Amino acid sequence: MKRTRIKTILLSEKALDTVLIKGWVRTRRDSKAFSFIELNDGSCLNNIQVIADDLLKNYEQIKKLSTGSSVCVKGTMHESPGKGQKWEIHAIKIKIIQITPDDFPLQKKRHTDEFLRTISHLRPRTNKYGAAFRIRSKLSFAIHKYFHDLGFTYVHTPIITGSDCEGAGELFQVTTLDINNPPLSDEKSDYQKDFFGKQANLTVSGQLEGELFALALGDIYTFGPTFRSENSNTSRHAAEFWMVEPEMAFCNLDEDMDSAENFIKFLVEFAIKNCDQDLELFAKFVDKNLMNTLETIVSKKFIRLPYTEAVSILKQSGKKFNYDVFFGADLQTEHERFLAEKHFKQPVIIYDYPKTIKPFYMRVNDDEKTVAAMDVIVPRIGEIIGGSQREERLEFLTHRMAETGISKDDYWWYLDSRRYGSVEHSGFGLGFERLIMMVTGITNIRDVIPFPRTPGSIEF
RNA sequence: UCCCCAGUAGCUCAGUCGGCAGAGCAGGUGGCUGUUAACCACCGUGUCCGUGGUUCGAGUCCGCGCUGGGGAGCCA
Repeated sequence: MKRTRIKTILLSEKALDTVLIKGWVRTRRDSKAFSFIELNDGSCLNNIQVIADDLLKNYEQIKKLSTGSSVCVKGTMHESPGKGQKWEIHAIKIKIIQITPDDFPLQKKRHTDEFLRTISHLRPRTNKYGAAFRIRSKLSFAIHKYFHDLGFTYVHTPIITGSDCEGAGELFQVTTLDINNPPLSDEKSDYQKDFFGKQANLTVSGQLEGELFALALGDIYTFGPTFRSENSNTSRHAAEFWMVEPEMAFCNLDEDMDSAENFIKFLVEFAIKNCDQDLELFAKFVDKNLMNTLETIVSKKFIRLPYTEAVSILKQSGKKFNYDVFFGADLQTEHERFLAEKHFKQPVIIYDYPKTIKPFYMRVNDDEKTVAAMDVIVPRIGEIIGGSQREERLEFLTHRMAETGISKDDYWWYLDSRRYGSVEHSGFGLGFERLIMMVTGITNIRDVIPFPRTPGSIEF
């Protein structure tokens, strides 16, 4: 007999025939002549209540079922006379797969996120983390659905790269050389003897390769892991995280901002429609204001704010900031939070940044002072998307590379794309974990990724 | 990397002025009960993060270190 998922049972309109369910015991309560077992199999947030009668031949063993134990139950489905659930299972036979000893760290009470992080291998068995990771999965699917329905092509850009990609962050080196005894050339490691014949790193962004494919297939996106070895110790940074990077040919900054806004709105709406139960948990226990925030994101048009106007709003706010605001200064977290959380109280897209604070590939505007860059700032999370129209003019691009000290020789292939049929194009990057944080209200990035990698921490 | 805070039972935390180490939950035993964070009674639980110092005496005060958290920088 095939097992039925608990989700299927809980959602069914009428009682199914005899069912077989398998799962883990969340809690057990004994009554006079029977025992209530709350069983969860991860298919949904809710447990199913199993009634185990003392006539079952292994009832003495059943009474020893502790939180975390695994069982297989054959039983019949009945409307529950008790409060709190529609259906329950009257067990005909309970096969105990394994009884969990009492040192099982998860108890039927609330644990702190910090403690659960030390047992990342077990935390998906809790309500909150089960819900978070089901939402993560749903939103991954939503990303593919969004782009697929719009006719985008999914591109797998390389994980291992040979170029210090745009200096977007500190790099993890990939090597097969013996670090204790590397082959030397002029007293330095001889990378010609390394696996690829030159120094290699984990990718910090698939953008440059993504551009090459956009300039062939039109609209493309990447969705994969990204690695940065920055010594960042914050609730918003991880050394390994997932990023979505669409890239669109024949697309200018305005259209880029439109697609970023539509994209976020679609994802949030998708979560509201498809993660109702799991989302409810977060609205109830994690962030009481969550549904309001999400509704605002879906319904209100994002504010579009040129950088220079952002600067004057901040100057005129009369608020004292730790960092000075002036044209040419990068906006600090406190500035972004003020704009999104206090001033506008909704998502804001800031665009046309000074070129001095942005990378070489962003398109220089006619004023020659700013570039066609845009950041989407959302309340509580801060920057969730960073994007730009790309510099498609070869002379401007090579000029900017020289200015910012990027080697033309290393990027000959990137420059080729501006030499042969160059067209205007744009794209952006969305931090997937930050999206999950925004949608769930979870405040630490370590709690939205199954096994977080941060400085000094790579257990599991 | 910088600033701030914390580390005490399996978990969450209290511990006053430096003077015998505490509670709730979890666990065990018994009872009661179509229960649902079940309930009631009883029982056990310690490298007080490590290290050096001050002191008659340190969980408590001081130095150094480790780990965790919050904030900042860097960014997604």
